[in-house]
Amino acid sequence: MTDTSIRTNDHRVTSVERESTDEETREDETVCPECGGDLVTESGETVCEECGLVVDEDNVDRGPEWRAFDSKEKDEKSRVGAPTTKMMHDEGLSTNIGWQDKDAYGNTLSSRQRQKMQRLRTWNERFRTRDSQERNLKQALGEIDRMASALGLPENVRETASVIYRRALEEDLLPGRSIEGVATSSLYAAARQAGTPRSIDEVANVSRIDDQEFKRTYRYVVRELGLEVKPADPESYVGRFASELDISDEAERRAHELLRNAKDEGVHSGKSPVGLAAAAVYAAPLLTNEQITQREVSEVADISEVTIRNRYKELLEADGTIAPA
DNA sequence: CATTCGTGAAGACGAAT
DNA sequence: ATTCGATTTCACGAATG
Repeated sequence: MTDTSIRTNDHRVTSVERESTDEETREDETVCPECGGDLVTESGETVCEECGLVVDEDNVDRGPEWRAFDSKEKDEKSRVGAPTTKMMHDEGLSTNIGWQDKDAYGNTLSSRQRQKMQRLRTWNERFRTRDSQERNLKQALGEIDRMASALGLPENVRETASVIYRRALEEDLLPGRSIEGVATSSLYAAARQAGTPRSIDEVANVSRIDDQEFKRTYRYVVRELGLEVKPADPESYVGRFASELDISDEAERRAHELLRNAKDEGVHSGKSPVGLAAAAVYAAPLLTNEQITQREVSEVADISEVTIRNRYKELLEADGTIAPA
């Protein structure tokens, strides 16, 4: 966009105070059927110079007119406003002012007008960056809300997440990262800080970005913001797994015990907390003579059976109590 | 037959040159 | 940016009930 007009998102182009106002706009020279005045074609309309009669509006609104098949499409294809694009940080909704000191027709501007344009550019830039940040924030918060409810996370977690996101925004962490990624990371971090963690996989599933980018962005955000996120406590997963598997309260209690003992023995170090929790949820029912398979647990915890095997043996060992002989 | 258990190769992650 | 060590996962087969 190196042309020199002030261009708004749709197709109207407003020329900036031309110095010479005659001649060259008149292309389709005919006579007005109404008053006999000269006709001028401009911006797709043929208008009578005398009486203002619009003779031909051929080009008006070549904007989108498609059928929308669902509400998402409706948003994208609506005729109100131009289609937005994800390619630009503000989705193409802001105003751009060209850098050359020419008007819309390529004529050079007078020095007074050059100064005027300069001021316009300055202010436009200020507004553009400010409200692009706000738009950014708005979108991110919407995403956080969506994901939080998909994950069944309480209100306070969402608030923490938005605080984290705001900080990321202030620290200029966004350039080069996707909004979605940072939003997802904020939510994940918030959930852990609030003691209601969700696993990486769970979060990634409701997010629009893939695992790998999510993890990368998350590490980046944590490092840059110096967030203190302690390793998740395996016990915080137990309740959820237990209820999904319908195991007895007694068994659930044993699972917590197993994890506490394991913690004292320092069995975890670099082990996946989810894995530990899954192992405990598998091991506990065995101690209370309940029927449960490794496969069931691995399904709900999203942990491989192998890992459950390895962990639950360690758990029983650390516990000192002996497995069912 | 289903479930559990063990193994080795392969991938992913964090830390450190 | 690469390399290393530990962990997890996958695929398989064997043992157990």
